[in-house]
Amino acid sequence: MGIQERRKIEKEKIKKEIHKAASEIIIEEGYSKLSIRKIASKIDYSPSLIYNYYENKADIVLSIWQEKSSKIIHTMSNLKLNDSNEETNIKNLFKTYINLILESPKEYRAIMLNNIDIIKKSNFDFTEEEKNSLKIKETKKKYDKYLEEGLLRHVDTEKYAFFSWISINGFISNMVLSNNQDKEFLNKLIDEYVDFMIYGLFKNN
Amino acid sequence: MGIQERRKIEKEKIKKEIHKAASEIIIEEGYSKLSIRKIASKIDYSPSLIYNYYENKADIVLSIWQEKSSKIIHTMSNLKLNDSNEETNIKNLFKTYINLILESPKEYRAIMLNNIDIIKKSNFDFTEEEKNSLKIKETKKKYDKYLEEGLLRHVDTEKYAFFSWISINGFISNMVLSNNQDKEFLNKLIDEYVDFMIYGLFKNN
Amino acid sequence: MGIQERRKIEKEKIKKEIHKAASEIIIEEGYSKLSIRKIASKIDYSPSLIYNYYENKADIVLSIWQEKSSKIIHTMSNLKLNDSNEETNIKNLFKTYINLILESPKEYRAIMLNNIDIIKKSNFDFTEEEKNSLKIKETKKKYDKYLEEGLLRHVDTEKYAFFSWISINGFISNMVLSNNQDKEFLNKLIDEYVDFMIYGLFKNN
Amino acid sequence: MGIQERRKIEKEKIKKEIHKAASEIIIEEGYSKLSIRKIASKIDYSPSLIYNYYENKADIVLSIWQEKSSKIIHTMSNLKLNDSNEETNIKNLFKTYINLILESPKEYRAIMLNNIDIIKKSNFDFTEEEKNSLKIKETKKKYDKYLEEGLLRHVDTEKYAFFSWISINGFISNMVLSNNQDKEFLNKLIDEYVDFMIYGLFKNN
DNA sequence: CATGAATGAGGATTCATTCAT
DNA sequence: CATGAATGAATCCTCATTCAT
Repeated sequence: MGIQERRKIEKEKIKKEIHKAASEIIIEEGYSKLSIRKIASKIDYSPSLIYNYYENKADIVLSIWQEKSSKIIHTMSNLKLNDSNEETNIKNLFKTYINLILESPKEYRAIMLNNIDIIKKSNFDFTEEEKNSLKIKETKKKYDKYLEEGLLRHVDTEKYAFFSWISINGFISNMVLSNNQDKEFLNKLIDEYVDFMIYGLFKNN
Repeated sequence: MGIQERRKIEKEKIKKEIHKAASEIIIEEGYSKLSIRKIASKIDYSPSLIYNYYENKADIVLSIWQEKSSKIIHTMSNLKLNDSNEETNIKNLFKTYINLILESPKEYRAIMLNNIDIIKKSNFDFTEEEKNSLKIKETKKKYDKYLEEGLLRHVDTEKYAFFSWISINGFISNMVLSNNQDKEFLNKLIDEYVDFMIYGLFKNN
Repeated sequence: MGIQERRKIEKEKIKKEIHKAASEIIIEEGYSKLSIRKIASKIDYSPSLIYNYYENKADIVLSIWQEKSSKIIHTMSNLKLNDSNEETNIKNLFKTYINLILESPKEYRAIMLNNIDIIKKSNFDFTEEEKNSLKIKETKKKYDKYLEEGLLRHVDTEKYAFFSWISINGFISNMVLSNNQDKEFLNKLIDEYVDFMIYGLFKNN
Repeated sequence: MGIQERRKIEKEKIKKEIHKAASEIIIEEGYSKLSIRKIASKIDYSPSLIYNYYENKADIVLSIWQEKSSKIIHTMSNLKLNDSNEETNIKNLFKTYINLILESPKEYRAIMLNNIDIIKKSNFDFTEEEKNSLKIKETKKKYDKYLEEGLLRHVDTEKYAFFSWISINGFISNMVLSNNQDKEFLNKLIDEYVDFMIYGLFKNN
């Protein structure tokens, strides 16, 4: 390992420390309390050091959001839905997503609530790109397949995929903001909500 | 018109200017960017003037929210649902609410996204009180009635009322954020969304 | 009574209201909390009214101080010291003064502590004029008389008059700042202090 | 001298500049006029700089007082009173204290007159804790010893220790406020005052 | 690479005061 | 006579950021 490589690794390490500290502050105290000073003091470096690793504060927040997003994208992309019952499969898809977000509700909430300019384009907030977002397209494909297989009552699959997701977002928003800590109750609620949302779609109900 | 009356009107006028300026800042830049200085500079007065009209910053924000919510409350309270088909009635209830909010989507968006402490008590945000909110209770009552009348499939009416509203909020959030201006398209989407959401509930579908 | 006279009386009345309100605020909340607005709201007039009766804030404070001073001067001037024992007489002189000040310790304290420019010249704080102040001269006269009468051990009466008063002031300062509310204890302490201070002066001790 | 050391010295220098500027403002204009802006403008730096050296305004004031009081405490603690005449010893104790304070009368005056919350705990102001202060206790001990040795007329030693110090404070206050610059005259006055105060206490007078 | 020094802009309030009405 | 409107200066403090070292 050359010296340059070692330096790169070292650099990456500090970058991650900054990232982590910032993330923790957001979770624990909220985005509005995030400050460069606070990050610096948390990692025991001077505030100015941070500017060697990130352009500015927004850059840090963006990186937090991107990490979050990419994890969600990755998990969702690699999700295996193998149940023989397709209704179960699609419900699991939604539940997986909901659970992913609710793993770190405070972070999501903090970012969601702060209208941060730099994050607006992301795939996971409810912006105008929503309709064209990957997750909607994927869901539409599934609905199309179910339709073909005669499982679904006749609907506009694209629209219903879209509706499904924005409803899910409504549920998530509410859960995130209500800050309910009771895991068991929450899981039951998730199940019931997905049932509620999907009920009318499948023929055999 | 006496001098006192004229003064009162003048006072009201400036109060409204402040209100409007603050509202615009919230809409355009987000709540976190709202400052007394900014309001003052927008209305071309000194910052201290504002304190002649409002107690403090919170007071301004509260007044914005109250204006908004009182209109919604009033309209919803006086809503007449006379259709012979109860499914239509409940759909109209949701549609009315959606339309009310989408009248000033940016304002709603700004306030919705900011979870402002002072506004927490209100009946129309989606905080933890959501489940106990007036509109959910009212909807539960309707669902109960439909259930009695044999119109509804057997569900937990309270839970479904709650789910209905958080789904609606998901839809509204998306509409608000997507900023779609095409009224006709929007109305069709609203119809379809409410159909989607309500479909599974009623027996005869 | 002419209209002008009535006006004058009315004017005087409001002036006194302002004076009283200001005094109360100083006593209850301290000089640093005194503000024109607070005075105005206490007397249920607008702040600007006050400027019809007093030049400015300093003017009000000055008038409070002057009232206090003139009362002290008046009482001290008219004090009758008739006891057959001259030591008792001089002690009563000191005690009267101490009690006068301690009647409104908070007011005294507030003014004493605030280094108010306008009051600096007064006869009753411990400024450079102290040595030439009326009360010292009077006390010297008494000491001279006692000396003549053979009651006093041989001292520089002027200096001892001066010393007496600055000691008294030390005592008062301490009492005022210590804010002791126990009247009985306080009276005993005053007695004892004056004893302590005077003890060495008189021959027969 | 390493770079770190030089930096430290530089830092200390500015800290002292701030300290000094604040002290001067307090002396010249009074504590109530002390402001961060004023300090900053006096040392030709921006107000925010000050927060790199002191936590806040209170921190500055505290440091001024601590510097002052620690010197006094140190000198008084190490004072050797070896005279064969105990009356002389106790007089010297008082005189030393008086002289220490009168070394920087304006600063003492400013602080003394302002009863600053942050300073309340100190041993050298004349607040309610006065009676329990170290110097009073020490003086009581001395008086007790003199009493045992048959030097003192019979008195309540605690009370007289207390009275002694508040009288001394009265004297100091007066000297400080009168701003007399004539050292020789002042020294004579100090002698005479302590004589005056102590005279009645000792038996052989 | 890391940092300490420094700043300027901005945050909410408070207040005495003036002035036209 | 009384006041409401308006202001400008002041308060402490926080922060992101730059720059020389």
